[in-house]
Amino acid sequence: MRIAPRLIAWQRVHGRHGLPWQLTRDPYRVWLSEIMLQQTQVAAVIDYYARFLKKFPTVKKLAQATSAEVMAQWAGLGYYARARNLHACAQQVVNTWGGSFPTTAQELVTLPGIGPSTAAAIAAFCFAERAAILDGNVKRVFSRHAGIEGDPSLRVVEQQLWAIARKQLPTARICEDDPDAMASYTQGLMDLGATLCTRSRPRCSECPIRANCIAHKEGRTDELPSARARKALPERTVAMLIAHRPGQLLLEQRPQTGIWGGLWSLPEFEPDSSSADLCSSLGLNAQEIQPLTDFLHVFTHYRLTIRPVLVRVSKEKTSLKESLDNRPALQWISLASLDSKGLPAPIRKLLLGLKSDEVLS
DNA sequence: AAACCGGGGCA
DNA sequence: TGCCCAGGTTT
Repeated sequence: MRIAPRLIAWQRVHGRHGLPWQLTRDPYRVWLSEIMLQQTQVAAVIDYYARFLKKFPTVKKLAQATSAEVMAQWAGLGYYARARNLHACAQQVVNTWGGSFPTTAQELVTLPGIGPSTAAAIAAFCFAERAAILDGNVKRVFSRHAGIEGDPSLRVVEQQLWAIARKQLPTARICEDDPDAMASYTQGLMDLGATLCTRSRPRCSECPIRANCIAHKEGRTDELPSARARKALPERTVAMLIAHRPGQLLLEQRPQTGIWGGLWSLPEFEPDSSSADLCSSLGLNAQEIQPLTDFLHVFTHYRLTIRPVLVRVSKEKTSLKESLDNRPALQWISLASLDSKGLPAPIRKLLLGLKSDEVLS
């Protein structure tokens, strides 16, 4: 069942109107709004859009600006890589397209920062091209309407959705009769996804295409689109040296950048390397080496297995300095001052366990 | 804290 | 060509 006629009619009555970028068919302005809207909600974009256009009224002005000027206008919007693409795109429009945006999706998609969906949106709004968009909102609309199972980010599923998006375009006949059909249809898809066919609590009772919506018919709007398969977190294993001598523990300050930047932690080493070799390379007089049970910590981006190796070091003063040209951040720390050091939470927890087991003294 | 996101970049 | 992710915000 075709949705285009109902969607077009619905958009004209219930869709969003009067937004600054809807009052023009200037591809520069439409392009700018599409890029900004990729990452930010309409309400936040409005002010940036106005300020940006005031500063850079034409694509030529934007192309001539310095990156610093562009970044300054973009500051606060986030996703700064896209501001760089924006600038590069403007320069490319000036340098290779004579200052006018190309007029087909096929050509638009060759510009930096413009992918298939954005290219189609610009072509549809500005040039009434029968080009299909497929952004996140539209994926949700079609997944539900056509009852498409599977994670929409999967190749096969996405291909199905693109096929549906093309199939549902207003017919050539409709577009001939109504020059605004593509603009209304494209805007309608976006508006439907943004205002009614929302991820949670969709307002199906107001939806113009609910009659043929499979998810609605089967009461499965909260199951479609299928949730992205939770990617198993990458796994890393590190060995950590718990070198102690009476009242003291050997810690190492981490580099300022990266995980636990600047915090004090246990010295790390390769999980498969020999603890005895490591101790001698550090000039530690190891009295006893005892591997402990693995300790798991889950980060946002990966699972870290810590393989602690407990090393009792003899009382006698051992000098770290000579062996430590490559690890200058190593330092003996008194157990009493541990609490005042910035220790990563999992390390603190690990050490606390040892303390309560009276392994450390 | 977890879900989500178009396009770029890279194998 | 196909997959992954950086870099953010929203729920």
